[in-house]
Amino acid sequence: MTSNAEAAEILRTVADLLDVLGEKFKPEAYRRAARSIESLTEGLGAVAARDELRTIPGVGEAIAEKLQEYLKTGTIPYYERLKHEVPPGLIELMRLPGLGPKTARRFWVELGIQGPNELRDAIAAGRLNGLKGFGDKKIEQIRTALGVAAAGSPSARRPIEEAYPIARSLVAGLRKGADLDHVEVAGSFRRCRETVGDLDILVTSQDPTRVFDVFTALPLVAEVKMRGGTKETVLLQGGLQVDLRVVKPEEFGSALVYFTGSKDHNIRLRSLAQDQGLKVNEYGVFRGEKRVAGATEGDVYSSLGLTWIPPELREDRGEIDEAAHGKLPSLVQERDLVGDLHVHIPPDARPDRIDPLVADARKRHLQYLGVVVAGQGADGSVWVLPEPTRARIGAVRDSAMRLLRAVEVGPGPTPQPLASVEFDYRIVRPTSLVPDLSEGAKATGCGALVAHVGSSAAHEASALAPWMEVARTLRAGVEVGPGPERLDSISGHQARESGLRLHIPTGVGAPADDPTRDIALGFARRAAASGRDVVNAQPLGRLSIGGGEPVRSPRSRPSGPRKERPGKRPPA
DNA sequence: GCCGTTTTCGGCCCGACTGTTTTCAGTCG
Repeated sequence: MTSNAEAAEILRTVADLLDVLGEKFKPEAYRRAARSIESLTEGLGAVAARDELRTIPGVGEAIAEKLQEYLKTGTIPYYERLKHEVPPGLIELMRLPGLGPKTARRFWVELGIQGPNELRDAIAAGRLNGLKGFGDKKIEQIRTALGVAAAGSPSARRPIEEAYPIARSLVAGLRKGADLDHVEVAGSFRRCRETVGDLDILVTSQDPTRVFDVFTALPLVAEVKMRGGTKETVLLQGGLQVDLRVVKPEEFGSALVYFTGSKDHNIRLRSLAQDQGLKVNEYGVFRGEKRVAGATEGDVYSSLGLTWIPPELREDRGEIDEAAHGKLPSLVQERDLVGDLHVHIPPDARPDRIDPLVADARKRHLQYLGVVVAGQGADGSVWVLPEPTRARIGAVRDSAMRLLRAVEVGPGPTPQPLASVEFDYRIVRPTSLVPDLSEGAKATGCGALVAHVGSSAAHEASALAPWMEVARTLRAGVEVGPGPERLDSISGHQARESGLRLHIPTGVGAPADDPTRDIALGFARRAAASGRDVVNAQPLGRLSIGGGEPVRSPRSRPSGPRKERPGKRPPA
């Protein structure tokens, strides 16, 4: 079984091996290709089948050939050969913090060291003492790194929903303690990647020292790793690393561009600037000595002849060309969301639970709300909201708000105990490994609107394909957002490319600081979704549930059936 | 190894910080 993630990992290891061997530019070329492959929205096999491997950024003749080998055999002969040339322990060494390929290579060549254990022994035996470039501090730093590595590496990337409350708390703490003009969390957090490796916080202030002091004193901060004139790096309780940078107001835009990234986006911006005789760095855009932009992101992009690029798109997937030609998609925004078709309340909720929900929805300017009134748990057990609660949902008559009733079931026929429950549409929750479409939607005559797709293996196109097929057949929207039962942005991209629409949870009924809505919006935007691509950005009259008639709001006139895009009809 | 409205060879993003240095190499993001 081959996968994009595995292919990328092999290429990355090839890069490391070449690094240790002292190669100059090849390693970066392999890493570039690895990053591209990781951010593909489909399987390598599919790209190869179309003979389009070389259209992947950073993949040329040589790497394309190696990828073919990988797809055929599961490995790459060149990689196997390199592994025999370099002791495997060296890769571990160069991945230790503070060590790199140069140092690992020196240990190997000058001291015959082949891995962490031998390095530990060498330090204990004093063999590093007197080695050029290794003072006491350096040796101590290496000793620490070795100790941390032995204790396991806690610093893996973590899901963005874990980072959200942390980021909010840090920003609030900074604002409270220091006199700041701007604060922004940049990095992959701002691009709304599914996972973040660290947090990059950017502030403007006249008094960096004061900012660092305040920051260091925050309760979440466990340890200061590094502190310079403009930059401080800390470790939080729990091991998350945070970089805090203080810049001048006139530099804020360029710094924000620079630290929001991604790396490949930045590299492309810089080379674009070079072509125009300009230089871009975190301090601004310069023509010679003269600063031509820097205060805002808009200035920076426009000085390069580009329209402003939303952070979620800054991955070097063609967005810079699109910005140059004014062809960036118009991404879905918070204000586009006019409804929510997937709202849960507890299975034993009483009728008085409904009105506050409606009030909250109205506050968020929603026009309709789909409440799940009955469903199947993950274990197959069936639940139904108490009758008075269902009655209350049916009874709410509000000129500005329409309530809909959903049942949440598997892709097969509706289970018997739910057959008598009145509902408006189904939410399909995949309950078995392979969906059975033989009966599916037609069994009830009422199709589904929202597919509830588990994404544990979502990065693998092949694992997701059957569920996409279910959604296509049911003409269902698929839900994006954080958590294991929703699609991440890459899968959302796949969904969109197969003509499916997305559903974005709005967090209605959830606490105000619940990040689900923001993250889901971010994922949809990363998938380049516009309002048209989002089910719950459609007004009620345009909503067709289960491929049937549009839903009519109580006071609105009936509208015609929604026009289908060609080629998107479900199989007969 | 990749890549090109200055191309098929000759470049390859750029600056902060650290630790070792009397001017810089390595690492990191």
